[in-house]
Amino acid sequence: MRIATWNINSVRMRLDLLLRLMEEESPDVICLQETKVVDPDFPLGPLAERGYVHAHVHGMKSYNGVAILSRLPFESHDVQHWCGKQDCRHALAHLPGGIELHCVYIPAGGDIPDPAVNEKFAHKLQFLDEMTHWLRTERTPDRRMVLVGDLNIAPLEQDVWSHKELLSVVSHTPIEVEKLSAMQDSAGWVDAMRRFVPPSEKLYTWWSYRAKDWEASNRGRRLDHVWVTPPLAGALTGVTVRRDARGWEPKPSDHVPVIVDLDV
DNA sequence: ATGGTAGCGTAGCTA
Repeated sequence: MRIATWNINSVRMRLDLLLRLMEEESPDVICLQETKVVDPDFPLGPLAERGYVHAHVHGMKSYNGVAILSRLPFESHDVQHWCGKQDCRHALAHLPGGIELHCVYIPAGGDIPDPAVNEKFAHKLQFLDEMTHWLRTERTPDRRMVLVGDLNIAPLEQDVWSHKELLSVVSHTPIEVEKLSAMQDSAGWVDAMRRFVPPSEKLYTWWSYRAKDWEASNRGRRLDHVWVTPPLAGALTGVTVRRDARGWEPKPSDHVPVIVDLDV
């Protein structure tokens, strides 16, 4: 089973690039974040034409939005809400083989890494706490689960272009890394990407739009993740980061697709 | 020293 995850930054703006990803990688399931569209306007037709006839879309006007597109049928699907908001950041689906798939978009958290003065950062930390508590109480590590998405945190030193310079930059602060680690512990999650790329090696999934030349400066961060629970860890056969997609014409997303293969 | 780009939707928010 091949699962892709991508923060597409508007599914309507980048429909052609989504079709390209489908053609080139042929994933069974695609999880999207930042679809930025209400459900009735989601472009389901062209996706169904390519075999992705099962779609679980969960979007809102202008912001956020997640979707699970699949060639495989869902046994069921659902959404989760966090921090008392209905802001379309978490969808899940039950895939064949008893696999529960979570598609997650964690809040970016604004610019100032202080919850006392920045309510967006406070929201991010609370989101992490609530989701961690839910996973710990409602799920157990013996379940077959996959969690993917834009978690907006780069936890390891080699997940950012400069560990030192980013220690006080939202996405790589110690408090965020600590809370992401607690979430990872909540259901025994395994970091699938780092099963195939050693932690000593740089690995990024996002490069800012604001760089003059993203490729030359290469100031990236690993904000997008693939986690699996222990029963699926042995089934992992590979992970692909489509770095080249950062340069896709005519208009790339600032995130690139991550693809995981499972022998199930 | 603090701007730089992108999307939505048509001003300003969010990333």
